[in-house]
Amino acid sequence: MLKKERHAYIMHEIDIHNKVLSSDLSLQLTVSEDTIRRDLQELDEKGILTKVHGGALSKSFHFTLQNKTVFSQPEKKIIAHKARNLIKDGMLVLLSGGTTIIELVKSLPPELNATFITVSVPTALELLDHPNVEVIFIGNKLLKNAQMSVGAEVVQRLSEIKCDLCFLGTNSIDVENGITDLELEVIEVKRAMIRSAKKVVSLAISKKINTTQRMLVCRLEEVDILITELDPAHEILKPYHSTGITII
Amino acid sequence: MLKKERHAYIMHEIDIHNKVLSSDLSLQLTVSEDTIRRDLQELDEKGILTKVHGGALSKSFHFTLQNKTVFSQPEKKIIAHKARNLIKDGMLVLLSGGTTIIELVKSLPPELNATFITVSVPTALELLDHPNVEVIFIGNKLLKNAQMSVGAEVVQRLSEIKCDLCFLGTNSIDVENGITDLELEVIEVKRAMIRSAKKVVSLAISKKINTTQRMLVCRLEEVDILITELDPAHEILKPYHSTGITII
DNA sequence: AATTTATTTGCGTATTTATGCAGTATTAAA
DNA sequence: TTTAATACTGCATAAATACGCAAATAAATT
Repeated sequence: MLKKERHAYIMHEIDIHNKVLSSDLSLQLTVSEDTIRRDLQELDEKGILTKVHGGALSKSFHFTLQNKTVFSQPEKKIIAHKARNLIKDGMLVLLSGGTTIIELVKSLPPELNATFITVSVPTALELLDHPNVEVIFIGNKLLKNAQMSVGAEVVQRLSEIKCDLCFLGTNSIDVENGITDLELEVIEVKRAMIRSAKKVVSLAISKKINTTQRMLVCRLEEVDILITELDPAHEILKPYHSTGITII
Repeated sequence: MLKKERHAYIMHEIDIHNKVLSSDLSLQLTVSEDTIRRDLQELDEKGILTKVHGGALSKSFHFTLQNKTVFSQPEKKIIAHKARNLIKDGMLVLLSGGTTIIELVKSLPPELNATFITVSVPTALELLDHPNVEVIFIGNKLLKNAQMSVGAEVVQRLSEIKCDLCFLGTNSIDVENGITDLELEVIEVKRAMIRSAKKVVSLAISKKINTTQRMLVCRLEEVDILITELDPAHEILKPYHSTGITII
């Protein structure tokens, strides 16, 4: 087997599993671990995977580690500032959870006089700090990880509402696959949120652009506005323009 | 599992819960606590989390810890410890808001397997940190000061429930006037909570004993158990014994 | 085709890294 | 204060890696 073939095989494995072990590959490809190590080193130098002790990880995996851990992200502040201009006095606004949304809430002007609906406990808590806004929490069973209400009851409630705006903190967005997420229960609620809003706004830091997770929240066509910390004319956003979405 | 994978997992947990325990991680990842400690140390050196005794905290939500530690007065700890013994596995427990209740939640043993219903946002958030409890939030319009749901909707919901226990954080309690409070909207909800519980437990630090506020929540007869930080035989509590209430 | 040249691979060995364990010290809670 | 949980130290072990070198393979040249 040629080196290039091995490399292709390794990258394929990385794409599927997000990681490879040198020992596994050595067996699967019947070459010595030394060879594998050298392969991984080359692929790392090419920048298409991340070599670690014992094997290698997908770059996208590596991103998970970095992006989620960065302290007080300035990107999120930028997004928040762009987003808050969409909110006007008297509006009924639906908010999801997530740190970007929290940042948005923090950046709301104190004199703003609007009503917010949310299913996220931390978002609600943050909203309560604002003197002039009304806060409505749609409750039910709370999901531990996501710290938000989930379940049929929530979906039902949401269906009885028609909001002006819905802001979605977005984990993964992609031209092809739309907005995707991991947990079914969260997705059910997010979909209900989208249905009950006149305009849907996706907030996504650029690292989440062109990433995909297991399960579909909605197609891009269902999103009206996409907000990132980048200039709307940025290279990476070009494919999104053609979908008819407004990019801020 | 590769070290980086562990690190990613840990950071993911941190993002979700704002804190991790070494002991939990050790079990979840099936490595020794030593390894976890070394992991946390590395991540701390990277500056992406804060290592503390027993685990680690998120950098971004560091203030959460401050709040949590600052507010915990020793009296409330004592009350919390007395109260938690009333809660058994499988129970359905109703919780109000307030720092004493928060303290109770914090002192719950991690292995406790019960369902909690609350209308208080901070209480809900605290409950979400417990691995084995189910949390149900009864939502509606949120009241700013009290950080809890209020309104007819909440009262209606509560009326559909029958809980084993109801813990009330108490602002004022008095032999003559019973439990009293300030805000009408809060009182409406508290009354509904009392109605839907088999046993009502009032948690009150001794400063609040023999004080009265404007509006009645309930008469003493409706309360089954009173918990203070004092010895039940304490002088100040004597008049309460004759009302038939159990004092712990 | 034969030979040279360059590249790739495997192996032995020394080194580094990762992890767990035991004993002791320290810290936080009861 | 006492007790239990957690942290630190040093050490042992196993796995992973780096390195040099020689054999094997591929590519290029004559």
